[in-house]
Amino acid sequence: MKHYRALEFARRAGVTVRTLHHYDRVGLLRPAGRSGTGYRLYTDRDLLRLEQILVLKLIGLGLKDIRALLERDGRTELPDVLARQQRVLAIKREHLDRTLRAIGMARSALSGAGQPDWESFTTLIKEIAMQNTTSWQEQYFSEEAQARIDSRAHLWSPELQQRVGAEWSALYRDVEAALSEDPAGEKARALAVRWNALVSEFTGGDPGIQEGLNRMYADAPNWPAGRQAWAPRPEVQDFIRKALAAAAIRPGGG
Amino acid sequence: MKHYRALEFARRAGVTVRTLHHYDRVGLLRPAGRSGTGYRLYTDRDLLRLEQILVLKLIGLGLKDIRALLERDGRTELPDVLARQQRVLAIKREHLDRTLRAIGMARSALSGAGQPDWESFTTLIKEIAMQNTTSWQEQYFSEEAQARIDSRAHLWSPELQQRVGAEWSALYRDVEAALSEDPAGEKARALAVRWNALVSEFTGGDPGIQEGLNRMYADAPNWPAGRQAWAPRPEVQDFIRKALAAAAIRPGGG
DNA sequence: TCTCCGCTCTGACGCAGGGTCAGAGTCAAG
DNA sequence: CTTGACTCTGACCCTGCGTCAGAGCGGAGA
Repeated sequence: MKHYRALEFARRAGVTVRTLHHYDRVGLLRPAGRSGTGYRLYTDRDLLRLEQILVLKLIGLGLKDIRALLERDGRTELPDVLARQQRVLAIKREHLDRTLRAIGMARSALSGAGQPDWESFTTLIKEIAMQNTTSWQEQYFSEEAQARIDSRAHLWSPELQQRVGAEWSALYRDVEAALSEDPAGEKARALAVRWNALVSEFTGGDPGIQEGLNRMYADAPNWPAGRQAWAPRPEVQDFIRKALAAAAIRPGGG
Repeated sequence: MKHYRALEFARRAGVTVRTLHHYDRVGLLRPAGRSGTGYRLYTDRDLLRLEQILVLKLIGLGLKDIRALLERDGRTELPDVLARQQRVLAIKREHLDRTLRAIGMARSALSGAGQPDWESFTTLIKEIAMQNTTSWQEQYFSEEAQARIDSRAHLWSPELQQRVGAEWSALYRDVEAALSEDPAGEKARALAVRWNALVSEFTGGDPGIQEGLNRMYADAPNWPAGRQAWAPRPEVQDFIRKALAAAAIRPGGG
């Protein structure tokens, strides 16, 4: 049986020598033997065991649990262990998802409002990250529409989210600046077209989603505190509704 | 200005007194003052700051970074910070997703194969969790089909995944046991119906996805090593194809 | 006034999973 | 024999607190 010394063995397994020391110390992986001068000597069987360890670590188990599992050669327990880890990780992912959505919304809100103020930022993040993110808006959408929104969710990469958020901010600013213009004029028409394009980015052209959006934005004054940063000013909403009507485009929320 | 002592202040913010001590020590949140006898005295301004701290911690920043950010009153840096955190968290979520998928597949594989052996388990998890999970199967599906698969991905909760995996295992066993029967017989028809139901669970009835599945399972011998545990035995595939044909159901992969 | 309970302080150790020295010994090639 | 690449052990460091331990305060009841 060929023996490997620490560095070679570590490189084979893709870990550091320090890791081997650590695993030895905690009794997770003791080398097959020692040389006369105290050098650790590993074999291929050790490599197999180390690979098992690393895989179990990969799926999020702690070293202690791994040790216990391997010591009992826990092949029969493996299914249960996997089930538990799956639940644990699923919960983690939900947290992560919420946090990511919160950051996305915060970025959009920030990119619009020149100097960000901490207060609205904290309330926004807290509201979104702590609790149910999407549930409050479910009241506005039919079940099928909500399902179609969910199925489009994976399309919203952080980059796209950011780009669209920035475009919304720019559009809001431009509309603000055009409030004194004629809602049926040429400038207003251009704004309405941009508006409609951005709305379509979210609806994907789905009329059910569009309808829900309309309901939702009509109810903007009643949104939870954390979302008020997203509510467009009534003047803006009025203007764009008129502009959309004049341009013969069905109105979209915003 | 009203003053709070440690416990009351901590309760207001939803943290422990120890946390306050810690934040004081690392210079993240020093109380507005001290009583004559050394008691920490916090004010409402401290509460605001603590809320900012907690929100920044929520999105994954370290205490050191938070301190630096708040010390410079980094309102202007906030957008950059958020962008960075978003990327960091997005990467984390990808890891998590891969790991969850890997666990799901491992559970299914395990629930079929009586005594699990470590070797196929480790190769499976490594293959899936370390690298591109879905890319190898993209070759079998058209772009639209792949897009529809992605859009159905959110439907696959861990629970559903597990249930369907278990049903597949049971079905495989039953088919194995029925290999000597007539593929056109009544028993075979029942199996074909079950098979088709499970396939539909994945395809959602989409013929494009179905077509890709057929291509994919026809190529099973060429799947990467980590997926071989998923390949049905040729006899099983043969039997079920005949049974599906006899039952006048279009064949589904598996 | 004494006592008692509940609060507060500081200091110190522990946790997971190693990273990163420091100081000393070993191995093999030139 | 030297030199450079490894190896060993022991020890401290990191994060973000939890968890004592020992000692001091503050206010209410007896």
